[in-house]
Amino acid sequence: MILDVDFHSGVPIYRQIVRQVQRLILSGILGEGHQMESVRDLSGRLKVNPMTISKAYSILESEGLLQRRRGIGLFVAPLAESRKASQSKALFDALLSDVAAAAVQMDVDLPQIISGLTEHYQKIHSQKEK
Amino acid sequence: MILDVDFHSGVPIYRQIVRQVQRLILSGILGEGHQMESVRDLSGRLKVNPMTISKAYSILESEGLLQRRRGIGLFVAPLAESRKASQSKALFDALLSDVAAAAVQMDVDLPQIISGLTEHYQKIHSQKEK
Amino acid sequence: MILDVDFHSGVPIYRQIVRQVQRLILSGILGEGHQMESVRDLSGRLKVNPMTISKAYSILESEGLLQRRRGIGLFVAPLAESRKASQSKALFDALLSDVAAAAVQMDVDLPQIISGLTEHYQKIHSQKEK
Amino acid sequence: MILDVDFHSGVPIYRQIVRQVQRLILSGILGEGHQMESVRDLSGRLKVNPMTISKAYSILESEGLLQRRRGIGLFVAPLAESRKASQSKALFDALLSDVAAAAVQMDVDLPQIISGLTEHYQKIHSQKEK
DNA sequence: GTGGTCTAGACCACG
DNA sequence: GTGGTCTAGACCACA
Repeated sequence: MILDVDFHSGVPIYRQIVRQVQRLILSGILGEGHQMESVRDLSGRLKVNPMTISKAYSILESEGLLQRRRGIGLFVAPLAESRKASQSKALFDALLSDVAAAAVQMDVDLPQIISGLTEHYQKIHSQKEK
Repeated sequence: MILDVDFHSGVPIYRQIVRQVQRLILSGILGEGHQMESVRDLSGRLKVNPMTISKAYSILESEGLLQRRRGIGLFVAPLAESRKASQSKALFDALLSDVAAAAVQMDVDLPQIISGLTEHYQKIHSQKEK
Repeated sequence: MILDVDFHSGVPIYRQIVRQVQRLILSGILGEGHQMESVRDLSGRLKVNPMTISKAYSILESEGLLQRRRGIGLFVAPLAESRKASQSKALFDALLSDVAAAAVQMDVDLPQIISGLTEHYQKIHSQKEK
Repeated sequence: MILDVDFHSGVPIYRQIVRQVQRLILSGILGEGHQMESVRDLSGRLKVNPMTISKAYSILESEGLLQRRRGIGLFVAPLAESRKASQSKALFDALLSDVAAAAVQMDVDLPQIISGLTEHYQKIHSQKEK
C-alpha cells in the first residue's frame, strides 16, 4: 500500500493517513475484506509513532470504512456501492470547491485552471504508471 | 475586502486570514500602498478577537507582504511584479497539484475533474457578482 | 540555559528571548538537535505568561533556527556552519557598528572605548564563571 | 545638525532623535545656548510627523538638556561640566555593557571585539572627516 | 486614531 | 507530556 507522509507539511500525520486510506478504499483500490497492514508494521515502515497509526485506524473504523476482527487484524469493511460513490464524490467535491474558491479570489480564469490541472494530472498519472 | 472565515473548519482563523490576504495581494486585487482594514475594525466585523487579526497581520508583515507605518496602520508593501507573479503561481500550483494527486489516487479521470471544477467555479463566480 | 530578562527595559520580553536564543544558537552554544526548554517550564522559570515564550519560539521557528517535532517539543534546527558563522558575525557586527557610531558622535576616542569595554567584558565574564 | 533617522529599524523615531540629540549635547558638539532647529523645520527636513519631533524635544526638555524660551524657541541648557561628563559616561557605558554581554553570550573573545570595533570606528571616523 | 504587548486561563491537537 | 489557538480585556507606544 502506497502512503506518502510529509512530516513538514503542517498537516497532522494521522490525518494524512486517514485521508489517503479513505481515498484508497472509496476508489475501490482497497476492496472489501482487504487486510490492512498491522499498526506495528506500518509504523515501522513510515517511521511514525505507532500511536499515530493506531489513531488513524481508529478514525477509519469509527467511520465504518474499516472493521476490526479481534485477534486477527483490521479489514476493509463491506460498503454499499451507492454509499461508496456518494462519499467519494463528496470528498473530492470539497477539494474542487476549495480550488474554485481560490481561483475566483485570485482572479485565475477557468481555462488557466484547466490547463494547469491537466499538466499536473498527466505528470502524476505517468509517474503512477511506472 | 471580502474575507470568508469558517470557524468550524479546524483551520486556525489567523491562518485562514493569512492565506486569503496572500491571495488578494499576490493576485493584485489589493495593490501596493492599499491600507488594510484596521485590526479593530476587522476583528469587529469578523467577530474574532483583535489579537487573532493582529497575529495574521504580523505574519503577513514578516513575509514582507505588508508594511507597518507606525501609529497609522498597515499597508500593502511594494512588491516586484516578477516576484508577485511567481509566488502567486506557486501558491495556486500547489493547490492544483493536490487535486491532481487526489484524483489519480481516487481514479477520477480528467474530464470528470474538469466538469466538476467548472461547475464549482461558475457557482462561486456568480455569487461573487452579486 | 541562561536567559536574562529585564522586565523594565522597554524591550518586549519575547524579543529579548528571541535575541538571546539567536545568539546562543548562532554561536554554537546550543547545538543542532538540542531540545529547548518547554514553553511551560521556561514560562514558569522566568515568571512570564506561556504565550510570551510561545511567541518567541514561534519567531525562532519561522526564522528556521528551531524545528518543531509535534507532540514532543522544539529543537535546535540543523544549520549550515557557513550560514551560522555569517549570521553570527552579522549580528555582532551590527552591535559594534552602533557603538562605533555613538563613540564618534560623542567624541570618545578608541583607547577610551577599548578600556571601558575591557572592564565590562571582564566583569561579565567573571560573573559567568561563578 | 546631522540626524540619522531610520524608519525601518523598529526603534521609535522620537527615541532615535532623543538619543542623538543627547549625544550631541553631552559631547559638547551642541554647546550651551545653541538654538535648536524649529519643530516645523526639522519635521519637514526629516519627513517626520511634527508631533514626533515635538515629543522628542519635550523629553529632552524634561531631562533638562533643553530650555524653552517662550515665543523664541528651544535652546541647549547650561550644564555643569561635571554633570555633563558623568551623564555622557553613563550613556556610553550602557552601550558598552550591552556589547560585552552579547560578546560573552556569543563566546566572542576580547581581541576579536577590539579588532572589529577598531575597524568600524576608523571607517565611521573617516566618513565624518569628509 | 493606529498597532503592540502581556496576562490569565480555557480548550484543542499531537504523539 | 508537548505546543497551538483563542478569548477578554488591560495597558502601552506611536503619530
